[in-house]
Amino acid sequence: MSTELPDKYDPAALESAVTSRWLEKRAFQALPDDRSNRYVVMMPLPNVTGALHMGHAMDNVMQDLLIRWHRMRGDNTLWQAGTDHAGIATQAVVEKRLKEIDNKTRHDIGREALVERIHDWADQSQERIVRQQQGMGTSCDWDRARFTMDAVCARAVRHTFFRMFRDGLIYRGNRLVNWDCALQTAVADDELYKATVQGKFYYLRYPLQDRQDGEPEHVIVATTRPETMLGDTAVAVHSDPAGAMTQAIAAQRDKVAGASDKEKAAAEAELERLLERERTVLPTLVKINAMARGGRKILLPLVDRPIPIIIDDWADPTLGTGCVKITPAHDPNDYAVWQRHEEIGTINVLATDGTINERGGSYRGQDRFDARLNVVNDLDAKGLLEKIEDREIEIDHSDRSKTIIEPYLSKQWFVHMADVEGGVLMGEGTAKEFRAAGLAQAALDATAGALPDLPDGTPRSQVRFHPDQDRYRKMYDVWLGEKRDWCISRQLWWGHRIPVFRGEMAVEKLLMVEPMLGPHLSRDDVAAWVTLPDGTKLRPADAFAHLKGPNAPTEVEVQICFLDGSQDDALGPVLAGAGLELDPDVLDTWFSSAIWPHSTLGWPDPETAKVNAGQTPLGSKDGHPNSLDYYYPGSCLVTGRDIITLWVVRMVMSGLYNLGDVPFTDVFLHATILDGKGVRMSKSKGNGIDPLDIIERYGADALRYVVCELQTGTQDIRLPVQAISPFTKDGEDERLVDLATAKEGPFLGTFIDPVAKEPMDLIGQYGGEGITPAKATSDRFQVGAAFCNKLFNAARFAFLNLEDTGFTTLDPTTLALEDRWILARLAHAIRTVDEQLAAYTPSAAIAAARDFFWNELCDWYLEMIKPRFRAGADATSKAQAQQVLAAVMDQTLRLMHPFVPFLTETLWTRLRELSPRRGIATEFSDSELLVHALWPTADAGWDAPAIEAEIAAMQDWCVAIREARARYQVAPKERLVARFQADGDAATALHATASLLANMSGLSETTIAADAQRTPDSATVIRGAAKAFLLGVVDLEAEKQKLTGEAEKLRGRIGGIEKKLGNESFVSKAPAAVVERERGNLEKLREQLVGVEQSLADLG
RNA sequence: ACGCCCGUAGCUCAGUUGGUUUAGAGCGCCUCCCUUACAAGGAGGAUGUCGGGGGUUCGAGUCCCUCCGGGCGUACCA
Repeated sequence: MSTELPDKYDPAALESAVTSRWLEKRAFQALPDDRSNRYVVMMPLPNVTGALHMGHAMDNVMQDLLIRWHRMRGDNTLWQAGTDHAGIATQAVVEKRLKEIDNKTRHDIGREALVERIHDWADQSQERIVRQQQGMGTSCDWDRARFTMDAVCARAVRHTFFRMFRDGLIYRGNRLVNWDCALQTAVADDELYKATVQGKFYYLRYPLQDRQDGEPEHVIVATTRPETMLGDTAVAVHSDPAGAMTQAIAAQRDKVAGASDKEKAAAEAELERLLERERTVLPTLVKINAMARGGRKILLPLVDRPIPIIIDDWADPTLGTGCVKITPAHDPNDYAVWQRHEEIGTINVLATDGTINERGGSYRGQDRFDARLNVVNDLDAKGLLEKIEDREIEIDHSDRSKTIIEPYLSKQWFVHMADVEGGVLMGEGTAKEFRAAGLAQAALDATAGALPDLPDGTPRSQVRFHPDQDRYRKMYDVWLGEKRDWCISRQLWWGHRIPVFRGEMAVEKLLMVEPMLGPHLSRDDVAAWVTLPDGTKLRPADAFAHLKGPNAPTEVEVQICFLDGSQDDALGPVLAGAGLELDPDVLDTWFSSAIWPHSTLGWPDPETAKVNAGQTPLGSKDGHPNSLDYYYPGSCLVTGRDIITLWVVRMVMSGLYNLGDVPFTDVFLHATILDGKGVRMSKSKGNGIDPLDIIERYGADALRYVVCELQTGTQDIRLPVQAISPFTKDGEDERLVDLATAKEGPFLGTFIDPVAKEPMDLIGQYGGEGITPAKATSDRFQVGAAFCNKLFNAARFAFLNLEDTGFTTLDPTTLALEDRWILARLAHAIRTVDEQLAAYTPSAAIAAARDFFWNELCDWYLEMIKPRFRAGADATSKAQAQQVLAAVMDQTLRLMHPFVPFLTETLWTRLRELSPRRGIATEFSDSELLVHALWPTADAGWDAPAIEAEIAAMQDWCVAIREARARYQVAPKERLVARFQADGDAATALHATASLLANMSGLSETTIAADAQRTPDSATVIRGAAKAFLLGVVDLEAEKQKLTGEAEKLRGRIGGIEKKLGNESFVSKAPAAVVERERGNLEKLREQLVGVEQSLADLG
């Protein structure tokens, strides 16, 4: 293949060629070997809901940066690729399409057909995701790509479930969950978002049952969801309304006293309100309290159900009406009340689709919002509606269906997070086995460094966060510290089915089947629980004993889980005969992604892991360990802040549980990408960008360069987005519309083109509404393209001069000044890049690489050596320049590779052809592909501080001379005669660098002497005690003005320091070194001022 | 309501444990230059009461308090 570089930088052509080479050569393949240094990154698996966006690009590039860096450092590097089935999100998307395209629901086509459709969708998404990732240069091992629903992952899911179930950590319970009425499933807290809706606050009158004299006619309660009254099981009042009121008033008085001027009015108003309540509401509450103690009841209207008035301090006398309706099945707080007063019971009045169920009497079948209106109207008709107030309500919505979430009491599966009596055995059966207080506690211990030492006495790994350990660990700890049980069941069809056969069984029947069932239940690979009506959970043996005893109940719940999935089919019919059915629900997606760091490596048994055809086997091979032993635990998880609670926590927990060790030791949290308005970027909002659009426009390297540059630390990043206007006419220039300032259009994700005054659709969803689609871009990426262009051209220049460059051993100290200088600067750059990557600050790393390359290599070194490549130049000098240039290019390409891999890989091929052997004192190692080349190390022999200082001084002169040239408008081509007035070190340095300086600042002739004189037409350039006179350029007045200005500045600075040094406290209290430095500065400035004044005097 | 983060040049961001006089970078802007690698380039230049106020200190963009503005998280909302 021709590796000759084209004239112009063309990222598209070059990148696709490089991608093909990498893939053909399986350049990213990871195989266990003898190396003990490993680097393992588990990609936070993108879900198959749709395409990747800018946030993924950030995540991918950050991982690739670390991966390529470590790979080049010689680590055995694994980057695990794959995708997540994302149960609810994917099913929601496919169901939505089903509805839109075929106008069918999932129930119309059935479970099997729906799952098949989702599989198709997932396949398409995966393909697109892989294309996007490969387009970005993502260097993960494609031969190990996994999917959370594939055979390898599925087996691990089952094993994990089985173990937790067997250990009693997974249980089925009747709990209040977040219910999505549209998708008809429980959803996690993480899948909710708050939205403010305009709602109403209804005050309802509940009549008393058998009202007695002196009692109020009604108990008034308030609610925003009146239809839930159908499920009320009590009304609560505070245990001591008067006391609570008095206390609240006292507290408010304190607040008023301590309030700032601004808060005062509000505080006083609140106090006034409380006092008013004390007069008007409290007496009633006191009465109701007494009635509650007397066991009086309410007759719940519409359903005519007597419900008790109970005493519970959840009812706050200062709020609402002071009394609270209690609906345990539909409100978290009421649920808590029920747990304190179990006798009141629960009544669930909602069906799974959000309509009122049979317990709602005549409202049955009505949607909850219709029922709300009807309930209110009916109450009103009966005179039971006190009043209605308008109120803004912040309410949970499902992120998946965008509908209002209902708190819903239902039977769900949970993972027990809190501590367990006797502890939890972690890493059972491994060499790292230990006992933890509970699952959540184990994960907390992992970040606290509080896990017990390994059996051999070495400390167990600890999880650390970067780049801000304290901040992120706190987020992790706070979330985990609640130890809230994790609801893992979803009423979906897409996902891992919960592998439990269960059912209510008559004890009589259970005992009858015992002879047949018993032997199975005692097997190691079968876990079973029998739950008594009082909630006691017993293992089969204990259960049978108990059920044969005197106090046996008549009915129990039986749950059975097989470790081996094939047993489901084998024994399913038998169990069905006994009345046990496989649970219809599926597991929360996070259950499978939580074990991703070890499921992908073949856990529980890599030797038998069923990978797909053509994939890397996970078992041991050629005497090398299996993938799990070799690659677990991993190194670093790279992700965004919001994932800490979703993933990091669960991965740590399940890694510890299954393997007794953390899945990774480091967590790198990168920034969130925001749009120009500071809003989190997402494709669904229309403020997002598809990485492939950027790649098409600017190239993948440009994308990567900018993304690295954006990652500065913990700071989120604003990336202003522009729409490419679809309304430009042929021949007209492309027009970009800034979306931060553009007016929004009629729908979410549409914007008005300010010139055409037409709406554009940035999310491609409003074709039906006739809105023109538009692509998004960001001109921030131009910077990256410019950088790549510069690198390309610098390499082109180098390559023009590197034909047949050889290698001979060179002593760096004997090289030309500029050669020694660039090597010294290179060593410095390598060290800085390394340090910054280690510190997880890519922007600082890339800035160091860029500064070296652009500001030193291009701006100075390449210019300085040009004369040595011209015809007639000294042959040895030329050869050395070539060898040094080749060596510097070699190291620079390596150093840049993790940032801009495509371009550097391309240039590397050409460099190797032109100069097959490269190095300075010793020859560098070589590698066909740059991906596999060794990372550069800063050679201490290249350091040359004295030379760096000399060149820095030369550059300082050069800039000053250029500035004078610019000021006097000397044409670039005009060479000037310069006389330097200098002695001592300044003169020595000038002598050493004179030819370089002449070359770089356009001097035809330089003389250096202590008594050099200016000519009347000279411009004067002053550096410290030395001066340069540039002959024949000056405008006397301008020169005077410039020198006067300079003198003024100097006097100002001198004055400042004199003042500082004149301050007795500064001199006595500041560190001696600081004072000394100031004195030195003062000395230098005074010297300089004398020089300037002298020059002014010379001008006359 | 509480907790965390942020507010530095027109824009996007650096600024390490307080200490080099006059606070940096990139983009944008102004002047000049198509110099044989690169106009996606080169040379030079301008631009900030570091959100406001107060305090600690010899010294504050950096530490403390307070207010204002923005983001995120958690809770509450009968």
